[in-house]
Amino acid sequence: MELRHLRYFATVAETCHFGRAAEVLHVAQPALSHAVRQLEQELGVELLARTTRQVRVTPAGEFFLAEAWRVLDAVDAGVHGVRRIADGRRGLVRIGFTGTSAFSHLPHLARAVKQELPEVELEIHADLLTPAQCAGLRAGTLDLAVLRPPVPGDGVEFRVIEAEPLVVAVPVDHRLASVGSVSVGDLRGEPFVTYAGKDSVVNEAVVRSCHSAGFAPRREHEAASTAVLLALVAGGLGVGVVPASARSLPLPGVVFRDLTGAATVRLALAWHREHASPLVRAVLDVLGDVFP
Amino acid sequence: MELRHLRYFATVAETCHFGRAAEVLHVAQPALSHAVRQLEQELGVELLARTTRQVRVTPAGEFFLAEAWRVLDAVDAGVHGVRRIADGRRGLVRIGFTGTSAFSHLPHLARAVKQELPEVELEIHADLLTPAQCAGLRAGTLDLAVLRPPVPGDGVEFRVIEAEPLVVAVPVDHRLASVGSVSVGDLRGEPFVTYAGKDSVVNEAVVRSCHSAGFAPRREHEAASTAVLLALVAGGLGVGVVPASARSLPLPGVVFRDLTGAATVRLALAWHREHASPLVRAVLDVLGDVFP
DNA sequence: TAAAAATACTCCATAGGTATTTTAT
DNA sequence: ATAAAATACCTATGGAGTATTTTTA
Repeated sequence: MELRHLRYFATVAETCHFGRAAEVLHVAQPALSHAVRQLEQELGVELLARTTRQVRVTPAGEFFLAEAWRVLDAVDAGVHGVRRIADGRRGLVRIGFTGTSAFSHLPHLARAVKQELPEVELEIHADLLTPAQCAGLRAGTLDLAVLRPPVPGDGVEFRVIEAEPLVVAVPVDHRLASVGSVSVGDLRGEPFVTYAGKDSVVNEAVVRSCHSAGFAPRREHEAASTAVLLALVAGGLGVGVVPASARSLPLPGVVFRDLTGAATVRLALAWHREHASPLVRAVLDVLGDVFP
Repeated sequence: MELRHLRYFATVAETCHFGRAAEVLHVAQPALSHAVRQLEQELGVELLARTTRQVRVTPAGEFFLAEAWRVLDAVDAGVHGVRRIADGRRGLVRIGFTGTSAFSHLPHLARAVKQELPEVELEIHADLLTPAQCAGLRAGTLDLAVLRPPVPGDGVEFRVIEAEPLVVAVPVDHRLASVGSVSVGDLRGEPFVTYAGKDSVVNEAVVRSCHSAGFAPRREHEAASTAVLLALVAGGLGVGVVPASARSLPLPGVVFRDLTGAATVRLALAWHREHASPLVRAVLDVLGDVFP
């Protein structure tokens, strides 16, 4: 049995007329007679009760007609679906977010994708560090990443979407919580809560800013995520210098202050050249409008 | 696109190996390569990413594989379903019941069919008179009928399944409601509530019984169904002589009494010779065991 | 270098066409 | 008498086979 048999049978059954069905299908009438008879023989069931003057659909034929349409519709759905997947209008995109960027950028990003590519599903991997995200892009477990450049140059490409200033987070009862304006120099001697790992881009910017102000920061505690870092600040274990987007994560006991004289850290949208499917390209196009 | 393409693609995608898939399908390997490529060209989508050393299913291919199985499974289901319909193991059977027989016989009948032919659906048409049922059988709007013979001899065949005595229904406060035993003669002079129409088989039996007892019944009111007839009896408008199976329809205010000297009326299972499909035959076989 | 997919080419099975017959209204 | 399905027969497309080449792990 082939789809041809189903298409032919369905058309004849709908019209109850071999001649007209043949016209619709652009084949000759004997071809139809032959194909339908072939189908009936394979099934061992009479689907159409026909005299030379009229064609009736048998009860079995009625059932099989419904099944035939189910099959033909499923084929159509499959064809359209697979084409939408192939041209990037449908599918699953796994996006990684570094540190605080999930809180500040995910909402706009998700909304834009939902709007422009309603059939695209997003899988969010939040709170990953930049190196882990690069590894994910390379391994193919991530399709896109919001991270902080630079990145190792092995196939990972990126586009800077924002340069955000660093701000300082202090406990509410800290002396800097209420003074007029805070500069990096004011942090001299303070215990610092920093991100874990020495390849943190934010850490590096913090150290660089302090050196410019003429001192080296005292790293007292380390946190693997911004949420934990801020919790330690709230606990009074030190001050934290974090990207401004951390303000999207308000925490009782923590006050954010602008920090004059600090470096800025860039945020970028990254992907892997090899694994950039049409779907990833489509999402990148949409995000190009969100983050011009 | 033909089912062949789906079968071939599905097998290759499952095994990720053209050679082994070819063995499974009992075709040569180049035939597979050709068919899959044909499918991909028609879709305009790469379903399998292949080097000469390994075959991977693309994301689009993954989706289409699922759709292909849906289609192939739907085809299988259609084939099996239509065969079950053709050999009478599945389908819709419309059964008519005359007067009271629905209440007394339908439960056993439905239970037996459900047990032996679980895929057969019953459509019950209750409270039809025998002539209406014969008309239904002839017109093809009924497949089976539980009715009271005789029937006109134009293709309708039947098998007697029961000969039931007539009983008398009287109001609770009636003089006959509590005497030892009631005979037809005791009904002399009583107003009768009868079935409507003059070709009612029960009516005929009642009149015959009264004549044997030496009087003609006084028909005071007529009812189109047993339920209505009994309601009139309950209302004190007269006595009703009905088949014993009417006892399955208890009604407050009505008392049933055995009736000595009355005729019996037969109940039969009827069908039309022309419209007796394998399905109807199968149901008849089952009911042959229920009503031997 | 060897396993496996693609390519080249051939053949015949069969889908589909034309002409004609059969049949029921 | 006629419309419409079935039958008979023919043609040619293309599905599938064999032999060979190409490719990459």
